[in-house]
Amino acid sequence: MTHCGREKLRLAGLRASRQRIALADILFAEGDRHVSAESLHAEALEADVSVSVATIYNTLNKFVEAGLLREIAIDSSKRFFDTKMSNHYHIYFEDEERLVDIAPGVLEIRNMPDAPEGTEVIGADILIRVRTSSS
Amino acid sequence: MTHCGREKLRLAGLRASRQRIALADILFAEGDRHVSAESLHAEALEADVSVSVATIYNTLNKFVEAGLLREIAIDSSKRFFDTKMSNHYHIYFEDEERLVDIAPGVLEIRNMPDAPEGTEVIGADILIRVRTSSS
DNA sequence: ATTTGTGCAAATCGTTTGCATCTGA
DNA sequence: TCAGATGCAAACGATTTGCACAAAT
Repeated sequence: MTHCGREKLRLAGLRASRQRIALADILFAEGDRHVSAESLHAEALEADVSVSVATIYNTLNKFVEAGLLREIAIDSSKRFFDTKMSNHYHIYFEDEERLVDIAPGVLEIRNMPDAPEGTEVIGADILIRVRTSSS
Repeated sequence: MTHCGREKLRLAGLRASRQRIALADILFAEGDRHVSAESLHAEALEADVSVSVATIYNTLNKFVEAGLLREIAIDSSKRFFDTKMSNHYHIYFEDEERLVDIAPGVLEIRNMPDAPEGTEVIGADILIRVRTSSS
């Protein structure tokens, strides 16, 4: 694992605590990732980094706020955090509860309506849901 | 208010209880609607239909299952149920927590990738998030 | 008569918060 | 030094569930 965590935090202007460095290392070492709070917590424990669930949530929220992560809502009881910040869309495998990037540039939105008067677009989410075909 | 509830239920093969009829009447009387469990409960009480929250949820879930409603996840603590079942997309006003349909046929997805081998697409959600522009 | 829905309250799940204690700058 | 991060457990809000009762077929 590379150790880019400290650097990431510095650039984002976040204080570099032991836990944050460890979590950032896990998140940003291996390219684009989709984690849930739960899976990140499990990974941290596995890597012998002792972190509480509260800190996982606080950290993920801070990272989103700081522009290091984006949040992706699947449904009311499932969400992911995505380390890829550039514009892209997702495909979700219902059976496996797995989220995958769609290659950037493939899927494309046409005729995006203008943001209504006095508003600005802060995000355009596309989620293609698939499941194992029954046929 | 028209009273199409009973008919809707019959078509969907759901038993027509008093509460379900009332909720279906509320939901399907006035064209396309976006409700939350909470707002629907409030509306029901206002219309002097006594329903428990549990029944609201049970009913909404049954309706989704039966193809009368679709669920739209905004984030981990906000979701709506949409009475419009035909293919269409949404714009979400963060400030007001309000969801609005995008006129069908306007926004269009290009180059939708094929569903991966052995899977079928069960939904394609597009959500444009806007907020009051700060400038 | 039998199956299915309902209400209530308690349980559950994911997430957030208060507070005392640590720790990085 | 001291603002800010952590851990813990308790609080929280949204949703689900168990069970006794009521209503629909």
